[in-house]
Amino acid sequence: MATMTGTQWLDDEEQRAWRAFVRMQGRLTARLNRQLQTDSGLSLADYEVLVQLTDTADGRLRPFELQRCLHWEQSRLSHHLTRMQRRGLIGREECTEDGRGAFIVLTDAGRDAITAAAPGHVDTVRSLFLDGLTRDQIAALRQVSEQVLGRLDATADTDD
Amino acid sequence: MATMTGTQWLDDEEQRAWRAFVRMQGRLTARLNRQLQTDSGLSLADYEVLVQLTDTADGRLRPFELQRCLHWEQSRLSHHLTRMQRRGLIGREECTEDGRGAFIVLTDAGRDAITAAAPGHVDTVRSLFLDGLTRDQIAALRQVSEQVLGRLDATADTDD
DNA sequence: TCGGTGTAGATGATGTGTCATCTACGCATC
DNA sequence: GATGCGTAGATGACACATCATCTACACCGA
Repeated sequence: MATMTGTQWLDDEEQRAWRAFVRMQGRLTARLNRQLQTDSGLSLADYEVLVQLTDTADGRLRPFELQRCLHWEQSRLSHHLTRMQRRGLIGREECTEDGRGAFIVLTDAGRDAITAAAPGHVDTVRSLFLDGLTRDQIAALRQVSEQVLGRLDATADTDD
Repeated sequence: MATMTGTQWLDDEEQRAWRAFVRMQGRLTARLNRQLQTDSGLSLADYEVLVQLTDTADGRLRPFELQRCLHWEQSRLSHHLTRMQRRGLIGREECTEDGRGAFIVLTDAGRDAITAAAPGHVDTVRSLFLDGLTRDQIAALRQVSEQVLGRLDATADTDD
């Protein structure tokens, strides 16, 4: 990523946009995290794992499937699942089709936890984020996000 | 934040926009972090601290000033500065005007580190983010970010 | 059936973020 | 000048993220 020809620095508008975005993003996720943590004892990461499991018909997923849809590092996922299992939010079951793997299953406690957490979380997303934006702004944001996601996919080496 | 009257769930467009934004944001910062780390041995957090110090005339700031402009938790800042000092990126000097405080000063090593890191970082911000967007999209993003920042400020209790 | 390569997943070390708590100084008021 | 409150900052414990590495099984071709 080194520039032989000299880096093109950000102009004023780019600078302002980029810095506003970075700060907004960081503070927003910090707030969402705090709300979830204090009101439900879940982290944003826990929440996302539970959402994926809830969206699956039988509440069972292979870790590598979770990895693909969350785009997490494998090791992060593994550690996180260990912690979630220790807290009783998920369980592990043997996978008979593939001796290497396992199934991650949503426990009753896990289902209860996300059911309890969801309303407050969605309310917070609305009040801190969506409620301040027009439909057009929301549509524009989606387009920007998807374009950037496309670039991230296009330039992904191995990971991510 | 609990809803007595029932939560208004996200409609399809809101859902798509929000999820795209969250995923984009997480993956983007992960990539930026990795680029900085592998190419310069700095984290994004290190980089931001160093930027603030570099933008100051004498390269000296009180911790609480850093806290105000970074919007970090006090404890996070304190721990981070300790680690950065251990690595020689910053130093601490006594503050004669206020016996409680200290000055954080940019060391030569710190200045070298950010000077070396900046071009690659800016290139990455461009290639993963700005280059994929039109001027209009960048302007729209800035407006959205600033509006949300306003909401975050308006609803901040103590912290953040 | 043996060896090689690829894939699923776990683990230990280390850096990072948050919470609760603690110390010490500044400052006002009695 | 003692009391009390507010602010500046550090610290220990713990959850989280990343990297390097390791095990075990799958699968394929000789």
